[in-house]
Amino acid sequence: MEKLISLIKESIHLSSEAEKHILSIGNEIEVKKGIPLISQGQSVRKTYFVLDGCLRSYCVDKDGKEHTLQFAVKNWWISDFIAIYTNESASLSIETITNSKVIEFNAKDLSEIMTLFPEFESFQRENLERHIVSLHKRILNQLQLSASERYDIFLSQYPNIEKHTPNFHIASYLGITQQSLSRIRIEKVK
Amino acid sequence: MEKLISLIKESIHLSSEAEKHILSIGNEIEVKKGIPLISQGQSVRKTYFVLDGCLRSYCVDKDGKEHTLQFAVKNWWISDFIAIYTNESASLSIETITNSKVIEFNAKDLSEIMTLFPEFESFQRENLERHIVSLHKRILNQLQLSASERYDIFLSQYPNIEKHTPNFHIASYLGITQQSLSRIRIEKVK
DNA sequence: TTGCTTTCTTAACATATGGTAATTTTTTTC
DNA sequence: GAAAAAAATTACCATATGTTAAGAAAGCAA
Repeated sequence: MEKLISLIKESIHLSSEAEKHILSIGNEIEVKKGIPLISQGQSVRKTYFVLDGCLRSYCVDKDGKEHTLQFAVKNWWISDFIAIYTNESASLSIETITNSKVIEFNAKDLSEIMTLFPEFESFQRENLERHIVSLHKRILNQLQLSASERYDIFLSQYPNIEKHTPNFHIASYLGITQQSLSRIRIEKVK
Repeated sequence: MEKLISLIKESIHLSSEAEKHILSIGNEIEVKKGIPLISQGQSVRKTYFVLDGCLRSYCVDKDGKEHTLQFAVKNWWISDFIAIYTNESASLSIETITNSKVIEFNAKDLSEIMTLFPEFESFQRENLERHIVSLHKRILNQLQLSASERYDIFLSQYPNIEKHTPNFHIASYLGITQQSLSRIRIEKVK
């Protein structure tokens, strides 16, 4: 939990009451590989901060195919932000890909922080802005790059992730089938 | 400009000093169709609020192909948010698609508002959250839908926009060629 | 280790979309 | 309104990626 506190301190001044408050609303938990934390359709409102390990958020379409929206590794936040920001029920599922250690927050507690300790606004704003930048870049990549080029960028953005993450999850993030990814990987070796 | 003020007032209480300040940093301008406002590579830092008309942001890839990241119509904000939030030079271009009326802001002035009038933080946070939701939805659409389905959604999200917007811009937003979009449109008629 | 399950690869074929280029239609300009 | 420019359509062929199915490899559990 100290990890998160120190991350916040890099961005804003944190009073000791504010720090105490965060510690009181965050719940540090260890989760084994392959455990669902949020399931599509539910109305749970949790947000997770990753201390260790790897999680992903994904949706399942009408044909039962999975599409990975986000991978989260150390020091990243993950949740169903569509559900949280629109107050709808979960359109995504979230699960651990490896054994992980996360801090679990109620999204409501997190947004109340901003009322209780307004200095958090600018910390949160930085997070949201970074998030938007990464989403814009991902969309631009999807528009202009081939699957093979997107895979290269994926590998550079998430070094080491492929050691623990099944290829079919990576494929579902890139927007291709695992068979296509397999072909691409073989091409690279040559 | 009153339009923007009343929009802000829907979200937060706006003191008269704050209102005066906004009026002083915003510059209402009319721009004819097809005029570039920001060009890829430049270091200009403007953000536009659309009062009337339609604009788009796009990038040009190494083969000279254009890829539309965003369309902005009445009451939307548009800029090169990658450049603004990362302090890099513009990776996007922005141009008017129709004759438009916009309010031009220096991005720096906009972010200073938050320091001068902290009540703006929550207004801005709502904007950023909505933005993230729409980007997440767009990525999910791109991952799981066919070009034809994405076109249907586009038409429902931007009703009337196709009256003024060339199809090849819509195609470049959907991630397909204008020839493919033409085929899709013909299929629909049947 | 052995067997079971999951993941990855491979192959043959199908399909959506891209590339090029010519033609038609629409819009703009004078 | 006529000429010029821009956009949309159409056609033919190319290619990337999808589909289905089978087998190989790797990971997990007893």
